[in-house]
Parts: sequence; C-alpha cells; structure tokens
Amino acid sequence: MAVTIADIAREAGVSIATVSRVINNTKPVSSDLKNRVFDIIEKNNFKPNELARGLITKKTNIIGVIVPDISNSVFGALIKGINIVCSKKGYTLMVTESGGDINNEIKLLDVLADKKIDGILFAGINVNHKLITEMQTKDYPVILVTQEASDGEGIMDTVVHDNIKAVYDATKFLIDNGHKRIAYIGGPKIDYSSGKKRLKGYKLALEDAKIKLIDSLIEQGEFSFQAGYLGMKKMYEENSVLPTAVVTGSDIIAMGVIQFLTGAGVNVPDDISVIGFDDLEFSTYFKPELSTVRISYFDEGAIAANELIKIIDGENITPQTHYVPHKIIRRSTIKNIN
Amino acid sequence: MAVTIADIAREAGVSIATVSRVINNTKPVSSDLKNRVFDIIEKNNFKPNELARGLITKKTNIIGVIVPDISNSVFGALIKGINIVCSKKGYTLMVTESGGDINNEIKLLDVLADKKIDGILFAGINVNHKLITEMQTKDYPVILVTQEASDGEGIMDTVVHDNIKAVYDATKFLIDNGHKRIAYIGGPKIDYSSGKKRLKGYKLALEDAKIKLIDSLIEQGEFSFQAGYLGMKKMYEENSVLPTAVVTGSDIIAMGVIQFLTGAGVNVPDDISVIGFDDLEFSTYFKPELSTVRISYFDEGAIAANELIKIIDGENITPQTHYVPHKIIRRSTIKNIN
DNA sequence: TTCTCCTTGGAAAAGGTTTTCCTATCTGTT
DNA sequence: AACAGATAGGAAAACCTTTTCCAAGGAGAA
Repeated sequence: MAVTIADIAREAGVSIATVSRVINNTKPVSSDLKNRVFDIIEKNNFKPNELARGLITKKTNIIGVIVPDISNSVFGALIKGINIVCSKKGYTLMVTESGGDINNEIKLLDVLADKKIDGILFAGINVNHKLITEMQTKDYPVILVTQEASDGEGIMDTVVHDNIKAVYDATKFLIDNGHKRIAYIGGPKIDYSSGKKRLKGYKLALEDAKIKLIDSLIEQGEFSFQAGYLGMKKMYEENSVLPTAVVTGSDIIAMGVIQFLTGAGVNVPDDISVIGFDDLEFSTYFKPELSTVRISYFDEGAIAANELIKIIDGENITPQTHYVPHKIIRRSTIKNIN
Repeated sequence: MAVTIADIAREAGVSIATVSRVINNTKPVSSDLKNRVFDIIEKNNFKPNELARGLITKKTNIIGVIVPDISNSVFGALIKGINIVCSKKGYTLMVTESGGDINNEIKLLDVLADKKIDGILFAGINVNHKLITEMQTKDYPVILVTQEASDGEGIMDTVVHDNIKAVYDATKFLIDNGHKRIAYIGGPKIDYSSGKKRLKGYKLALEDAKIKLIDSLIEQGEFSFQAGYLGMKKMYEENSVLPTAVVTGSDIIAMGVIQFLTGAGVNVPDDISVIGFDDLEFSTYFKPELSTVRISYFDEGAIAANELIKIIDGENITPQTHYVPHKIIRRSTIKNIN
C-alpha cells in the first residue's frame, strides 16, 4: 500500500492539514515542525497522489496535444519543441493522433477533456468553423499551432509560420535569380489549408513582379513524394515550353519533382531550379542538396507551449496570431540565370 | 459547474450507487430504470470524472512512453504503432523524452508513476542493471521495446528486433553477392547497446563464411550522417586496399558513408556496395536508392502495446523477449560481383 | 491588566466516484 | 403455505488530497 498523507501526519503527530501546508507551503508553519515533517516525508518517500490532488485543485499539470500524424517528422519536431518547454515547467504531455479527420479531432478533444488536461495544443489540417465552435465550448484553453483557423481571425490564439509570406519569399528568391517562367507544385486545395495559403504566396509574388500567371504551370495534390513526381510529370507532358524553376509546397514534393526531372533527363538545377519547403533534416542528404524554406516547427511548438502555459497560469491574454520566422536556405537546386 | 453523478441520481430519483451500476454495468438493474438513467445521462451529457474514478479503481487508462528522442523518425514510427493499438483499446498515451540519459529516465519513471499511469513502454539506449532494478521497484508493469536489457535475460518482458541476426543476414547477403572484403561502420560501442549487438552479427557472419576479420575495416561511432561520413573517410585513408562492400549500423550512417565515397570519386555500387539498417521512409528517395535491412518500429510498438495491455488486464505472462522480423531490402547500392 | 491581532494548528467538509454491506421484494420449490 | 435463493436498490464507507472555518496561544498596544 502506498504511503498517504495521513501516515505522515500520524508519524509526525500533527494533523493532515499541517502536512498539506508543509508540502504546498500554503500557510505558515513553524520551521521546527516543517523540518520534522519534511524529514518524515523524505524517509517514507511520500508523494501526494496526483489524482486526489487534481480532483480538488482542478489542475493536473497535463497538456494535451493533437496532431494529424505522429510519425511525420514535421510533427515530431513540433512535439519535441512542445515537450522541451512543458517538461521544464512541470507539465507532462498527452499526445494523440487524429489522422487529420475532423470527427476524430472532435472526439479527441473530448477524450483529453475527460483526462482533465489543463489545456490543448492543436495541430489540424483544416481548422474550420465547426472545429472552432467545438473548441470554444470546452472549459480548457486551446492554442492552434501549425495551422490557422479558417475564419474568425483573432478568436483563437495561434502560433504558425506565415505560409503566404514564406512562399512569397521563395518565389521572389527565384525571381531575383533571374527566373520568369516559374511553376508551382503544391499541397491540396482544401479551403483555408496551408496548401491554399502557399499558392497565394506564389501568386502574389508573380503579381508583384508583373509576371503573368500560367494555369498549366500550377499543380496541386497531396504533400507526398508521389504527388510531386506525378505533378511534375503531368506538367512536363502538357507544356511544350518548360518552366525554368519550380516552387513546391514541401520538401517531399520537391524531391518527387526532382526525381521525375532527373529520370526524364532534365538536369536540376542547370535546366530547372527547384525550391522546397520545410527543410527536413533529410534535405541536406538528398542529391542534389535541396534548396528550401526553413520552417522551425520546433520553435512553433516551444512558443505555443509557452503561450498555453501562460494562459493556464491565469495570465489574461487577448488571442492573436504569432508568426515564427522562416528563412530561405540556398543549397544546390537553384541556378542564377541572370 | 460540471454535472456529477449525484445530479443524475437526483433527477432520476434513484441513489448514486444505482447510477454507477448503470454506467459500469456492474450489477443488475431493471431495464426500465436503466433506460431512464441512460436517457438522463445522455440529456445532461454526463461523463464520470476520471480523476475520481481513478482514485478509487486505481486505473487511469493512461500508458506512459519513454523514448530517447521524440523527433527521431524511428521513435516516431514506434509511437505511432503504440498509439494505434492503445487508442483502439481505450488508452491514452503520455509521451516523454529522456534524451537517452539514465538519470532522466529514472526521473521520468517517477514522473509517470505520479500520474498513476497503468503501465510503461520503455525505449532506452542502454538498459543497464541499475535501470532494471529501478523499474522493478515500481508498482506498474514496464515493457522494454527497441532495446533489450543488458543482463538479467528473462526478467523483463521485451519486444525488439533481433539485432544480431539482422546484421548477420545483411552481411551474409553481401557475402552471397560475392563480397569477401567487407567493412563495418556502426553505432557506438556502449555495452549491450544495439550498436554492439549489430557488430556481433557482422562478426558472426564473417566467421561462418570463414572470412578473416580485419580490424581496420571496423569503425564505430554515433548513429549519425556525420559519423558515417567520418568513419568512411578514416577507413579510406587508412587502408591501401578498400573493401568491396560495407555493412552499416543505420541508414543515416550509410548515407554519410555514400556521401563520402561519392565525393572521393568512388562509385556506389560499382566500386563499393553499401547496405543500411532501419529502412527509413527517406531511404527510397536517397540517390542511389539505399539497400537496407527493414525494421518495422511500427510493429514493435504495436506488439509491445498489446503485450502491456494484456499484463494490465491481469493476464499472467511470463517475461520473454519477442522478436519482430526484419527483411533485407535490395535497392541500388549493392552489386553482385560473383 | 485587558484587549486586539497575528500566528500556528486542528477538525471536518469538499471533490466525484466505486464498492461493500444491507434490506426488501419477488420467484420458485416442496 | 413456508422457505430458500435470487434480484433490485439504498446508505455509507473508501479513495487521498486541499481548503475552509475555527480555536488557542502569544505578542504588542493602550
């Protein structure tokens, strides 16, 4: 049988209340007594039962995390960032996987609620209105990370990278390197998804540079190697004149694109330049080494966790969107054709 | 205020005990009454407080996970496998990261105990005697995964791949392809670590094929790209006659090896064949496509989780080591020189 | 000296369940 | 008709804390 606070109280010859006060330092106790109690606690290796404690304090020091895919390295980095700050501040993580399915996400919101978590960090694929209203009925704080809410700006506290700006910068980087005929192969066209935002960044950059948009130079599909390969293949077959550069929605897509190109006898970067997105650890090892937009999902996680803990601690914070900076990383897949 | 079981009892005009029985189906209740209570529960969206419940049943339906590195894709796959079966069986995961540090691991064992988890899945780097004894003082079951205990075979229930056999097979595969001068570049030489086991598999295979061991063809270091690169570099510089094939301790190491080789003008696989270990998703995208030993960390996680839940459910299981099968995957980095 | 206020500590309620005893009713058997 | 045994439900203890309310004693002020 585990030792309880009552055992300590008995052995110290004081009341249970006093022991509790010593532990939590919640009311003055004479230092003599305090030391005696501490010694007895130490000796018996007593640890307060966190279930009993949570039952009354309504705090568990557990933070829930919902991600679409645990084994995806993007979310691996995110969770690592979250964990670094949470563990430092005495929180433990409850990690769940939604598969990106909204019904699953809603269910997980409840599963975690039942565990009495203190708050949730939510990484969704498509954070739509239904999801938002669902979150707002809960009695714990939720912070969006990785992905903004589809509408209702300013309602949810959010930590993301600026998808529009990032792809804008990537595209502009290619333009600055002399490219004019620039293709885009990106993620799915779900409303308000990051895929859509990234496409917008691409369009904006072309617009600002007064470059005309060519529909046949835009492909959208999954965030996968396969989709990159197929997207590039389609574009290759349907266009008599190829682009000189392609902006992609992720490193994985970029790799698929390059795979096709190389197989088709098109040299990267001599014939076509390619830029990825994310900067996976692996992108350095890829041949040719992938130029990309570096996103620190680790930082996103850390910042979001910090923000959530502030809210849990009762700081009154007005919801806002925090942008974590991105950075263009030049490696071997971009050629300056100026 | 959340609705409690007392509220339901009052509204139904029955005792709290009855409501509890209806919920848990723990004693016969007339079906009329049962339906009435269920309706009221539904209407009020009542969910039993899991803290209060856990306090008395001593069960939380939480499983703790300890891994060295959350963002490492090996552990990502492991956790995904664990989660698939746990979530299906009504358990939620509490994931923690140890950094592979033993003191941290010991601390986490307690942190999770304080959360009253029902059991732990432990993936360590070096599961030594100290750790084992520590685990055995706890009042929850622990299953080792990914990594066996250093000594005391048969004490801990364990789910791993057979490191010795896997590298043995990899080495033998090269031998069968006509190679005789085979190098090994693997993980660190910590006692009882997987690195050491893999080296043993390599040695055994050579021995069985009556091939003499050459010390200068063995390098051990971190499980990293860098270490692979440097290990191969050292070997390249110190040996006047190069190996025709190299067995590596991981895909990442293999990539480092190939990177160096390619840079030094040595062609893979024409001049030197290389085999990796793990079969990361990425190894297909690597150029040349990496031959490797496929380990399913996903399966390891799933099997281990199943095993743990059995134990939690009270099945009396004698500790044993479960081996999940591996598989040689031939891609483009091995040449048959027969 | 008397009164007030602060300090230290205890008793018991509260938090929300499950479970152990009981009791009363009903069914079926002889 | 009488009795055993099954069935249905309630009261209260138990799980282990924190916290509220109260009391006693001591210090300082008038």
